[in-house]
Amino acid sequence: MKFYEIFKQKLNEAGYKLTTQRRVVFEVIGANEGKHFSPEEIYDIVKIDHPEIGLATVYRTLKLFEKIGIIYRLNFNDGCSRFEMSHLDDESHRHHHLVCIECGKILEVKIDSLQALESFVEKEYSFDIQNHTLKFYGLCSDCKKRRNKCKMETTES
Amino acid sequence: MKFYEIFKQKLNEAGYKLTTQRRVVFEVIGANEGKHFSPEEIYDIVKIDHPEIGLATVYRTLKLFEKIGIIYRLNFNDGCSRFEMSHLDDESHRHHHLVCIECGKILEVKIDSLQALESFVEKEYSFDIQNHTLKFYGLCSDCKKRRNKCKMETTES
DNA sequence: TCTTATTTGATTTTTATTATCAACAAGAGT
DNA sequence: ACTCTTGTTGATAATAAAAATCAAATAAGA
Ligand SMILES: [Zn+2]
Ligand SMILES: [Zn+2]
Ligand SMILES: [Zn+2]
Ligand SMILES: [Zn+2]
Repeated sequence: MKFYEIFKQKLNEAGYKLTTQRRVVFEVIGANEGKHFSPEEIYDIVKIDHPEIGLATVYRTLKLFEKIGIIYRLNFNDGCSRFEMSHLDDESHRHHHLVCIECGKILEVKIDSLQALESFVEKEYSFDIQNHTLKFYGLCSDCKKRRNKCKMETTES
Repeated sequence: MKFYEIFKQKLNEAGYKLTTQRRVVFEVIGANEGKHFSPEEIYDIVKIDHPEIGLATVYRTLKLFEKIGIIYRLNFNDGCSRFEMSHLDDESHRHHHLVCIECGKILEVKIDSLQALESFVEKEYSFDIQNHTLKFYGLCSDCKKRRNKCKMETTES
């Protein structure tokens, strides 16, 4: 897997050692594309094969990975940070998130067409944009259906 | 001021009483348009004229205001929530934020042209969008200048 | 292998936020 | 204006995510 080589290189470039703990955390995040795990959730998975690894190490490792650009820290206002792999080989495919305000489900939007807006902002505010986050809040298709069903049940009589 | 009337109405509609504490917190946020205060910062300002008001009340009030749509909760990954008034009379003027990754300064972007993108997402993902947040991370003009100056000083010899 | 600076696990500490609960006060009705 | 009722508050304790501490362990270069 190419990701792993890039990971090792990034660690090395930044002057950090490749430890078992760091490899394991990397693998857990890498094997769960599309998920948005909290430190505790990552810890629970790590523990299965490596019960000797401590929670503090997971927190430390996530912070380090974020610093050297291996993962992104996400915030969905649920009381903890959540993480996902950054696309190590192709930064241009950054995706965004749909957050359902009813069931909390998080969907990923695989487009990123903010070029025009970014250009405008860079000129207008003299601000050098290096990254962005975009979240849409609303109702997922399931919750939309459920709401309609409830509405029908109340009106039918 | 019209905002205050809308505030009272929203409280009433949701079945909450208008207390001195709620009025004072509302006034502090309303008098600081463009700022993004943390609960502690709001508490410090509230204390000046109303030392009897407690921190727990400030937290409770902010949570309540968020629930009934009077304020927005913002997250800049600095360890606490930050708040700003929602535009009570005109929701269409939602703004976004430029976060400087060097000095931490936060600028506001007074445009919101995501209509095309929103329409696409709504259709493609069958997701009913009700709100969104957009943040740009990068270098503000000051930090850009400072970096260039440093670069010049190192190269001149 | 040896050396050394880095990293780790266990634990404690910090700090933002929430829960608790008796005292209090807003607002409706009289 | 006077109750009465129920929502609200202040002080404090409790909770929980994240960071700090530090002796012991270990990766990686010589
Ligand atoms: Zn949903
Ligand atoms: Zn994602
Ligand atoms: Zn700056
Ligand atoms: Zn703002």
